[in-house]
Amino acid sequence: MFERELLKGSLGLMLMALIEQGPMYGYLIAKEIRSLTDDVIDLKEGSLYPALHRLEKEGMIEGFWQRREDGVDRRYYRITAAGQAVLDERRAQWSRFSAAVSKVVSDAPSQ
Amino acid sequence: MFERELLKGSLGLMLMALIEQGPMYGYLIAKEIRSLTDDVIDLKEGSLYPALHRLEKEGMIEGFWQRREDGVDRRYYRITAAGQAVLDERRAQWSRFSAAVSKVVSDAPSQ
DNA sequence: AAGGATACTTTGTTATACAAGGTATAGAAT
DNA sequence: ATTCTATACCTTGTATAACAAAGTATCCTT
Repeated sequence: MFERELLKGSLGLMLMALIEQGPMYGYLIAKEIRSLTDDVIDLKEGSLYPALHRLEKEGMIEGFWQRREDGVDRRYYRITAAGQAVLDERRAQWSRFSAAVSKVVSDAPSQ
Repeated sequence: MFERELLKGSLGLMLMALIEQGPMYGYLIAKEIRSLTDDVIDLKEGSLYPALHRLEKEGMIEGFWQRREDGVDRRYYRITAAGQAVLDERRAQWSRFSAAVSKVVSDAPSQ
């Protein structure tokens, strides 16, 4: 699967970009990404939760448990100051990178 | 390094897109990519040659040796029919994928 | 009673970019 | 003469990260 490899390197960026907009929890993030991308990106749990733990361990986001009325616990995440700085950087990097790939790949051989 | 992970999944696509334009050899491909992307993507030999071998083994490209006047051998690659079909597919996939990431990442929270 | 949605977790597998080493030639600079 | 840079290819070992697959638990619908 090519998509699997394409995702590498951009998943953390997407998670941080969503969390930047306000506290979110994993399951909702996955639904948001599916919805925003019309199912082009369908994040699996085995990718999502380890990625969130990774970002938390790196200090990019911080998590906190919140209990719903029915007693179910959700782990919400918000972005940290350090995470915000890295996010800005990575966002710019993604722009450069995707533009670069598109240029190499684009169908304009001669001229 | 984030770039390392970003590259995963799009390197094969870039190589095939360049080879599509006419027979090319590894060293030239690396120079082309650096030049086209203003050094944003600087392909390492340890990535380049294994990737070419992989594509050849998969039947996407085929290589042939060509000797220069000075006796130096170069391995040129051209795209195969199967490779062309996969390239078209991957090119479309890259468009979908990069647009999807950009949408999730883009700085338009509300509205 | 069974199935699906919600919500989080973990273990093991796989793919691949790259660091670092190697071989070899040619021309320019010191 | 020797060193350095560019050209041109190759290989081994390592690290990373997405994912499959399994698990736990609750709630609601059929």
